[in-house]
Amino acid sequence: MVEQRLDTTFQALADPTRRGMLANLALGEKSIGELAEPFEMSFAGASKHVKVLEQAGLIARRKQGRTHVISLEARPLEEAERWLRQWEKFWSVRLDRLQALIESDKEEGK
Amino acid sequence: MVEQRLDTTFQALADPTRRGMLANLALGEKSIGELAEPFEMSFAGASKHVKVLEQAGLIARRKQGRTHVISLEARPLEEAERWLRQWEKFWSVRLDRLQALIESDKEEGK
DNA sequence: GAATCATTCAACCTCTCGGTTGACAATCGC
DNA sequence: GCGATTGTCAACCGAGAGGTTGAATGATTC
Repeated sequence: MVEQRLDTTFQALADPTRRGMLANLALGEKSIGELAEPFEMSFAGASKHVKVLEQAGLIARRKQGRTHVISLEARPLEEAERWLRQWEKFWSVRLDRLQALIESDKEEGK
Repeated sequence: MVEQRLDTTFQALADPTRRGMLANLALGEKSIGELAEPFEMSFAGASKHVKVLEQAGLIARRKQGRTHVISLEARPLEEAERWLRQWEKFWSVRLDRLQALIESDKEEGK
């Protein structure tokens, strides 16, 4: 269950255009057109990216007249971060070991 | 630069088989065959996944006789986590707002 | 009601992905 | 040296990604 959510979340985050859109949305709500503009991309192209983000639950869409207003929905990111944080202890141990190595080299150098 | 690294890192993490392999490697070094086994997958298939992880810098490979010994190299994960952590304040605000909403509902219920 | 604007949909293209199979290369045990 | 083991490589396959274009839909404006 959670596994599959991670699939779609990480998949959505793997594209720089989509990460850019998220960054843009962090500054406030945007229309599809506004999201497309910085990337010199067709409307339809942007629309597809937005759909991917939507299906990953990373954004919410609200229709306002003829424009769609997109807003950030960061909750799934939290899940991804929790997953990544599992590894924190692992890599911190690694860095400690590296540090120790450096120290012992210094000792030898004396 | 960092952007492209995030691409390959997130891309590598988007596949459950590869996340499984990483989890397995957290328990200790493994050969390609040992990594393939839980997934009932051909050697060649596993070999490809390992290659993806290797190019993302998430693992290291050491040849020992005819077997390749794979070990975890978690550093790029740290970068991804840092990226995700940017959003932390954003979703925590959201949750606060939700909490506030719940509280105000309680008040009304009185 | 016609023209315009914001967006989606459908069709298409090219590339990449995840997987397989079969042939090859290196190493090990005997 | 021979056969088994461990792995890679190349070729292929079907499905999906990321992009385009052109037509269709639904408000908005005049």
